[in-house]
Amino acid sequence: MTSADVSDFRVSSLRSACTNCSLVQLCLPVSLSQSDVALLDDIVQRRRPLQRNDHLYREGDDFHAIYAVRSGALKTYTVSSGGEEQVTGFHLPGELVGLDAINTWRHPCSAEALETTSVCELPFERLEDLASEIPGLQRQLLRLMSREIFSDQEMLFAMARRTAEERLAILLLSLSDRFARRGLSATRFRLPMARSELGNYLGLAPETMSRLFRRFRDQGWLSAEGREVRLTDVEALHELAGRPPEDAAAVGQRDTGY
Amino acid sequence: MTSADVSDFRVSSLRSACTNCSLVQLCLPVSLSQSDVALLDDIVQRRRPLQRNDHLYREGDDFHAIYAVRSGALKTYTVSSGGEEQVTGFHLPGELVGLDAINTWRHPCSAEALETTSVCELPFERLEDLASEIPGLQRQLLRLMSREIFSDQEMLFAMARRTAEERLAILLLSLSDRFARRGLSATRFRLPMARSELGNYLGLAPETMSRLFRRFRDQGWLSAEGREVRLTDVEALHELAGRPPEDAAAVGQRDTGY
DNA sequence: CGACACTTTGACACGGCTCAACTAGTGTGG
DNA sequence: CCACACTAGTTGAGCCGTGTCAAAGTGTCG
Repeated sequence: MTSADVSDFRVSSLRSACTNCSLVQLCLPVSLSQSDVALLDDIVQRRRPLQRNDHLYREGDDFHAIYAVRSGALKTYTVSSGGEEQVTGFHLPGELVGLDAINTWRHPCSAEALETTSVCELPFERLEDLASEIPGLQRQLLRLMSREIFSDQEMLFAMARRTAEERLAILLLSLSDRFARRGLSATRFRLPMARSELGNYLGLAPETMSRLFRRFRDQGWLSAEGREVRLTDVEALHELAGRPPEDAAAVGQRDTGY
Repeated sequence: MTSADVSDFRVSSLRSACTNCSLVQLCLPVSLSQSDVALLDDIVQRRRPLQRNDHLYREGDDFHAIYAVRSGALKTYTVSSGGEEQVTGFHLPGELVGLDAINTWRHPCSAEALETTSVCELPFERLEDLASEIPGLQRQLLRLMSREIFSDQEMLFAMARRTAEERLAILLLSLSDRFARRGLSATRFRLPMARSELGNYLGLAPETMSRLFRRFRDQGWLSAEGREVRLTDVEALHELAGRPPEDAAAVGQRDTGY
């Protein structure tokens, strides 16, 4: 056994082994060579899992790292001056959080675990340094941030112009996509968040959410008990999500981006 | 005259001379040394000015550069499958556009001049290369994208939870800020966009915009004729923008980010 | 001057919010 | 082990803010 082997062994319990992580192609997709990923490995830190309602960071905290969700789920939210909570996003395994803090070096929102959740911590300064050395990594970072911008704008469009029904359809399809990308079922999944949190995110009252779910069930588009959801008519949901209301005759569908 | 001087002179007509541009601290704020800016200079290309309604790029175009607005104003927008236009942003001098295209190497939205507008073109691949060499530039890029993410999320919040009045107040204050940052008046400015475009951006019908402006005028919060606007009670607008409706007693105010 | 796009105003309809009451889980302490 | 509280979800009634439609007014540019 060489000394390199020993050192590798010693460190491996501390680091997250991106090399073996099935999510690496989600959180930092493609384009990194084996050896580049190994370099990344060295700066990634694991943290002990968060329990439900634990915070990964809070609004106003100093920013020093971005995080990749390994398992579980997070929500990010801000609190308005009135104490009212606004959910700004849900984050599933393979997705990054904290990108919005780079600008000010302070987290502009809080991140809270919706269930038992483990994350990888990527210390930002070291990530930056590494990105300077590995062009592919720099590019990935920029791409991911670009994607975030794009999907926020899609969402913005949805909030501005879509009815409650359409918003729910869009969200369900987005979740479906994101589950599928991890190799899970696109039609049966368990929502990690409460109805009221979904509603909050979509800008809808919890009562409206409840009525929507019933309407969707009555239409045969899904069956749901509690957080367990089964999409039974994905096509109909795409219909709803894909086109603005006054446009029911048109063809074509949009992807939710994420 | 040294040969360096000659060369400088020769090139200067082709390049945009970031060094002398009063906007450089806006479009790529601080942290770049004189010599770094000079390197940036070398990759920046000027283009001849766009006339009103000219497109800088169109949805679906191949992406090869991001752009900094030098003068004038742009709007970005997407067209839904029904042919309906959705404005996704307004872009004033010192602001960047095209960041949302990095992910897919295609522009997900169109960019159109609202008035005679000149821009600097920053070829993205060369910018990436340069960013690898100049850590400060890489950091700036990431910061700017982070800021974009943050402000999109703020906007999202606004669309989800704010009334029409509040949205208009937020937008007016945002514009006021952005004009002020360029050294223009924060209280008197000319809107580069039509009312209906403002409304489109805010997710409001043009008729609603019209009624809002009248209401704001009746309240003495502003005076406006055509696109010429004068904010006469900024405090009241902050009141509106800064806190959700049910919260009129609370103190504190939020910044619109941009 | 005429054409055309933008803005304003009014009347009306309706989606989604609010308020309120009830139900179903879920955990807690006596 | 049950009573109680507490939270999340459901359902109904009524209201209000905005969208929609229609039509008239106002620039503005060729």
